[in-house]
Amino acid sequence: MGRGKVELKRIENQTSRQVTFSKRRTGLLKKAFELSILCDAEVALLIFSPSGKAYQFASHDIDRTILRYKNEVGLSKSTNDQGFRATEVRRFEIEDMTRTIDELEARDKHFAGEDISTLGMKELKQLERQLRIGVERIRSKKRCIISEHINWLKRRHKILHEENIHLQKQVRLHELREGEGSSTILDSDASFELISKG
Amino acid sequence: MGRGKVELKRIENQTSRQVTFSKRRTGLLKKAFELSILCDAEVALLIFSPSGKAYQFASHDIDRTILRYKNEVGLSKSTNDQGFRATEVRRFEIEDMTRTIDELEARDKHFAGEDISTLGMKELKQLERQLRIGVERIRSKKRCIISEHINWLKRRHKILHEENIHLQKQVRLHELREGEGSSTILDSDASFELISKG
DNA sequence: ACCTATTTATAAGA
DNA sequence: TTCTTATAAATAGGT
Repeated sequence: MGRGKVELKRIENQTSRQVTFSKRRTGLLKKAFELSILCDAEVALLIFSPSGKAYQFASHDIDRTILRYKNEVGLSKSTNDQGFRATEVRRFEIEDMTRTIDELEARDKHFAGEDISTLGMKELKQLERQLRIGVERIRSKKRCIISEHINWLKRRHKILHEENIHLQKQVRLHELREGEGSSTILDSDASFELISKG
Repeated sequence: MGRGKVELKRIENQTSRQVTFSKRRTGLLKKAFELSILCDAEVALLIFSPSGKAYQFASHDIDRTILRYKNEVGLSKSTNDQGFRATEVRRFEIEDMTRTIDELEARDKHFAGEDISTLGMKELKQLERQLRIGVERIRSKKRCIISEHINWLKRRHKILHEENIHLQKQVRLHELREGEGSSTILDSDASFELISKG
């Protein structure tokens, strides 16, 4: 229908193909719509252009129509397979994780000295050794933290002490310079306390 | 297109509607096919007659096309809901388990004194206390096992000792009965030592 | 995007 | 359903 007749084969001219796609797509969607109205039919139409763009028409809810179709053909082929496999994979994943969690929980309990009634002498010795190592590492870490804190306090103390000495010197200088008649004398101990508290 | 023009509304005459459905359905399927060939498009068309009969056309694998559409629209609406929700639930389940495993693994490492560089003094103290409790329980269990073993040995020893005494008596009886002239006397201490070592 | 000659689809009737 | 045919609709090729 048009100026010339077209062969039923892929239109090689890219531009022409694109134009035809656009025109016929519109026509197809329109006819799908008309069919659904005139004849009270349930229609779903999916179109993907070669460039990947999607177009669709659905007289009713498209997913319902698709589901209806799937029921018709009996939930058979590839799409389901994909979903089914994915489900299987997830199921294994979950089983695996459950096992891992059980193992970890058992270990945790053993570490806490719970549920050890089934263990033999050998396992108990091994477990005790591990715990001792853990305790030792933690103690070491604690020592490390305490030592760092002490060092920090020492440094801070040293700085404050030096500041203090410096300030005392300044105070003495002021006293010497100003204190001809005035006899206002700052108490050096008081100033030390002030600074070491700040 | 025909002898008369038709209004775009449901054809009320049942027969006429059925005939039109048949004709237009054929036309629609044909046009869908033509579009897919001429323009190299991916097309899927589902039609259900009012009486429930299904017709379809698909240029490629219909399930693939449907899947492609679902990906396009982003797995959104109602049909999917069933499968989608189930998937969601499983996803949460997996996330949850992953979290649990991570936590347990972290605890395990902490118990082993690994990865404790991020912990503060408070956590370290708490951890050490737990480990000490664990160690104490394990030691207690060990003591228990050893004590049971000792008790078992004691019981066994006692039984053997009693057997020994009995046997000695029998030996003496034989000696008295048979040994008029022979003066071979068994050393009771020596026999006791032999048995308790075995 | 619009135009229009021509092809195609199809309504009505048989 | 199928065939026929008048006519409506779609659209190919051009602008």
